[in-house]
Amino acid sequence: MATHRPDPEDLTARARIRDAALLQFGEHGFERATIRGIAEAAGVSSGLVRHHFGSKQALREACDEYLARMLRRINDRIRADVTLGEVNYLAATRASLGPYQRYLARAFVEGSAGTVFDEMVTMTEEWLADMDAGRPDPPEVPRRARAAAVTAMALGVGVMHEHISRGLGVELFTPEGDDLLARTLLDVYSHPLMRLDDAAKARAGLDRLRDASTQPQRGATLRPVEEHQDA
Amino acid sequence: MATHRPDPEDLTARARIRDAALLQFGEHGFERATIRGIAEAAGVSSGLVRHHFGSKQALREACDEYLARMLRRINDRIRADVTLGEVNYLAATRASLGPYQRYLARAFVEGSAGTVFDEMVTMTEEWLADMDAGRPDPPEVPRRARAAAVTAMALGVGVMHEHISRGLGVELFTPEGDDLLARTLLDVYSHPLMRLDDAAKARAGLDRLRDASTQPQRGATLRPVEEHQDA
DNA sequence: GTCTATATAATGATAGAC
DNA sequence: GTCTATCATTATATAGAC
Repeated sequence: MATHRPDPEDLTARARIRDAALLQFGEHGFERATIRGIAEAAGVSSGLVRHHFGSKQALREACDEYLARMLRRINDRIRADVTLGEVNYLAATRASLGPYQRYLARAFVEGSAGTVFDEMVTMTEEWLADMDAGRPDPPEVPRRARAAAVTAMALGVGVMHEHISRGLGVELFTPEGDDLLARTLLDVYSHPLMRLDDAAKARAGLDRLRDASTQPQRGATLRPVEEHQDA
Repeated sequence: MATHRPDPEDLTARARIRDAALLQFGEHGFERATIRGIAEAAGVSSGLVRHHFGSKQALREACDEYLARMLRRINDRIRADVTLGEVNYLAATRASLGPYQRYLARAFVEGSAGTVFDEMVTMTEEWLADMDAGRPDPPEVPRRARAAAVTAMALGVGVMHEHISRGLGVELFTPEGDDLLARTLLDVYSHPLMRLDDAAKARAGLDRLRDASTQPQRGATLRPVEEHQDA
């Protein structure tokens, strides 16, 4: 498996700019990152960025497309590789995305990079299909919907890495941090977070709520437990 | 349970500004939101914003603190209310946070509002303690770490609502969308995402990796499945 | 407490030379 | 393909009147 990633030096200027943009957008966010900063990081002038990509927004879209293509290739690879397939799609994907995780995290939050997200949902769907096979109760919710939720949940961990690091007591994106996180996720993934009967109880509550909302509604909706405070 | 939320009209200018900031930051993000826009939304001048909060950053911090206080009150309330406690902390919290969810989502991603996050982790921890009681295998990972991960996962759903909506086929933050999402989460929470033996297998792999990294390292780390492509 | 007006700095976009 | 120089916009921060 020849994983050959060329030196940054060997990339075309266009590729270097895209790469720098991925990193800068990831580090500072889209708004705060500047074209000048990206140009400097790529070792080119700001004018050249404009020449290649036209506008900041277009540059972002080029980044999205690049990652979408990359992820599709990764997924095909994982699908082909039987030894990986069963264990943990997400972990392998995360590792493959490498330094671009932060870009994706921010992109997802801002609602962009939809293609990448959907590609991940599809992979998760295949994963869930496998789990659904050995399930006693039939799911009452479409698999795609569950896959979307699970994907967002899995990504949430990377998105909020600062806070997770604090919770783990170890900095993420370091060997120790990644190891602890992996073990944590393994434990979390392999155990339910809620008892089946509690879920049923909650579902019954949801049913009552839905029925009530069909009636001549009397404000019987899920009220906040909150009370006002002045700052 | 007297949930009295005063009319926006009744709030002091300072409170109105904070409230508008919460909404604007949530809608457009911290960078893109402008002091002028916030001032306009609050029905005051931009100068008054400065007078009360000093700077944009300080305004953000005031928002964070406000939500932290609010959440602490909510949690105390939930802890006191037995009927809520068992079923679903997160759902109740989400409902209580109401229109500020989007602010929090963005804040978390940018690494701020740490106090709020930590407060949520503590609540999740109590929840996990309850679940751990009826567990066959002892957890090998500190509860706090698992609680942090679970919190991030739960929040991930709200953070990536645009993409989730696409996956569900229904727009979120609408009655139908919220209902479907709630049922989806109930299903996901009440079932493991991974088989215990698969988790054990993966953990064994992690062990090998960790042992290997103690040795005179020969690049035997978790390699990406990726290969270079030029854009 | 509240407003208007201004200073200052940064940025995205653009034009044109090499 | 690549760079330098400049424009136009916009937003924060500030000062000072009422």
